[in-house]
Amino acid sequence: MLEPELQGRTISDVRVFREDVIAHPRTVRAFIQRLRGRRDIGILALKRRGKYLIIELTEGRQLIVHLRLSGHLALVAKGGETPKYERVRLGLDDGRYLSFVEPRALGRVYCLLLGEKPQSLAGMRAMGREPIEHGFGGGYLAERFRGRRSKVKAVLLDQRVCCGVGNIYSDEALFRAGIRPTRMAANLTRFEVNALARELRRVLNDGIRWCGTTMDDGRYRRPDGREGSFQSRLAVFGLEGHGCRECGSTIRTETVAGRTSHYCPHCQR
DNA sequence: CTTGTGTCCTGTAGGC
DNA sequence: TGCCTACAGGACACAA
Repeated sequence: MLEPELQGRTISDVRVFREDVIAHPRTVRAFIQRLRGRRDIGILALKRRGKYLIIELTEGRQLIVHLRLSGHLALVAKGGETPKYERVRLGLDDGRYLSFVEPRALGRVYCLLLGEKPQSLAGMRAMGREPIEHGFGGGYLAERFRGRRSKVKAVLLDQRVCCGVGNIYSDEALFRAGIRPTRMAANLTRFEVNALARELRRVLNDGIRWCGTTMDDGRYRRPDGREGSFQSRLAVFGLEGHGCRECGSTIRTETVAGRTSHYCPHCQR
């Protein structure tokens, strides 16, 4: 849990090692100024919206982090080893620092002033419902699927439909719901949509319970450096050529919406 | 409006 | 052994 570690701390130092991960404001100088004002900026709380992590700061400011595919946050002890691929560092008043580690440098960091709504975060404001929030269900999903002319996998990856679901969790939810990723979203029965809504919720809750997915080639880490453990509970993702754990059929892949999609040809129809 | 495609980035894996 | 290419992933700009 990162929040109890950060809550009540103030920011004593900001370093940017890679300029292009700062998405807002436009310059690194302005970004640092927002976090190192005349008075020390304090950390109030941590929140999440879809795939964005929101660090609530004093003076109504927000530090927003998107890890994209290979990023993670590391909380480094005083005198601890500097992480490889460190892009941004937030020094804390207790001598520790929060490090934004992102090997592929695709992740982004934003610092917003009170009430600011930059164009570069339009995607965040247009986000759909959270599958794990109260009120998300087959009714909502069916409404969002209506009139869509895309495959269900493509629609699930659209953050405006439901947020926080990426390639791994969409494949896993589709497997659990028994639906092939190539099915047209608008052609799913209400029974199937209900099952999909339920399994999206379950998969995300399981992902949270098992602290995320650290793949062999991936670098995702928890803030204390430990790996997630959901990868050992995956049913189809990354398992092309393996036997399905339910029926033994060989797991297949197919490119849908530009993404490799994994499915069991027997369990999913 | 919707939908599909290319781009960003870099470590890793696989081919020759 | 070493070079080269393809690939992975999420968001977004852009084209159709």
